[in-house]
Amino acid sequence: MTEVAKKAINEGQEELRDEILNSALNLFAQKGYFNTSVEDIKRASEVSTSKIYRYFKNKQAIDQALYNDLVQRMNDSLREIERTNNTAKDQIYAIIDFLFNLTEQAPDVMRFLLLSHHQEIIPDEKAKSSNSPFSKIIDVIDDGIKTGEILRINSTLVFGCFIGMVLRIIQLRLDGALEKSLDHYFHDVWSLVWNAIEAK
Amino acid sequence: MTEVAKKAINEGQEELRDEILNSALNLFAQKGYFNTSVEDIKRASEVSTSKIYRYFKNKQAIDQALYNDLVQRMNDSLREIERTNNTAKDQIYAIIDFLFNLTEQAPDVMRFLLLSHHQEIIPDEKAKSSNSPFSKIIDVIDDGIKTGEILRINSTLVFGCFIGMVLRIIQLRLDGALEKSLDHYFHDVWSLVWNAIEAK
DNA sequence: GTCTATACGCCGATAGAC
DNA sequence: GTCTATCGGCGTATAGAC
Repeated sequence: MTEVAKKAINEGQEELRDEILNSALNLFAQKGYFNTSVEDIKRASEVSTSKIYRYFKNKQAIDQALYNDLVQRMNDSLREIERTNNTAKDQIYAIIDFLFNLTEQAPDVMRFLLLSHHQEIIPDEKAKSSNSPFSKIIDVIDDGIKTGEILRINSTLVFGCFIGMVLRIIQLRLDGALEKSLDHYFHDVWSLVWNAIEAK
Repeated sequence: MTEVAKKAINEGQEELRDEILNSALNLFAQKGYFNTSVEDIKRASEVSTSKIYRYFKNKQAIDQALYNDLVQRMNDSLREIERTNNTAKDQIYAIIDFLFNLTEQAPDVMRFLLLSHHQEIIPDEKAKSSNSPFSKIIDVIDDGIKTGEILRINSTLVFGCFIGMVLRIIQLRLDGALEKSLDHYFHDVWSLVWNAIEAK
């Protein structure tokens, strides 16, 4: 078999896996993990049961793969933001911008990440917020404290306040409590956030 | 039957109901709604299946009753705080204090309220954040904006930032990311919050 | 009114044909 | 490798005895 043919097959398989994950993402985000049956995923993805179980050991594994993939992508994006912005102020600005855009572009991704029942769904895994999708942000805070840009307070506390504000706004948007798209609120949220944590 | 006897029976029934709800609260908070069976509730509450189904139409009704009761109590407490404090600053201070204390005194109550899958669990009910346990707080914010104590910004936004900060800190505490009890962090959180929303 | 035993449906997972 | 039919188990809810 040629390399090209192999690659084509791998791509086909990857594609299938992605279709499963994509359908699962939408369903989990909309109806929740426990209200979604494998049958639902089969219908939505148009992938047969047997193929689904070929790619994933069980339903839990689908959730886990989805979660891991998204955390991975989130970490990559955050790392990139950290790399391309020098000051903590710029980094935090860029993070809010990124998360707001993601919410508008891919609301189901945000919904899925926010639910994060992943303790409930995967009882073995510890619920530690440390492997949360957003834990990378604490590095940004830490650095900002070191350079004197951010208030010299327990960094977990500052992190919590920052991410709490941003995610709650996102939640309100996803729930329909904020009618305009998030970029309309960006300026105000940014000033609230920076007011809170900036070193005076 | 005397009034006294009637009352005794009612109290007995109330007590039973409370035991069911209390056990359900702990289980839902610890393992989640979907990982808790009615059998679990029976064992934990030591109330027979038939009695459970006498008090509640089904499992969902238990969750709903629990949620409604707690929202009710939360609203009462918030109203009381609003009544006994004059300025928005004092009110918000008291709210944080109250929520932090509740978290330490009754962590499962907070856990239950924070999970609030209640959209997922009760698909009929709309997910509107408006009937959230904390929606009463928006009145406090509104008043504070009117009196000029709080930044003149979209009150939903200010509300979101405020409650987002506080609840995320509570979450971190419940997840074990903050090791000391919340009153150790009160002062810092308070200054972060007030920095954010105070009219300059 | 209260108990226990059980019916019933649903869903995750697999067996067995092709 | 893929499909479909089906199994086994669990968990909600109830029926029927007392």
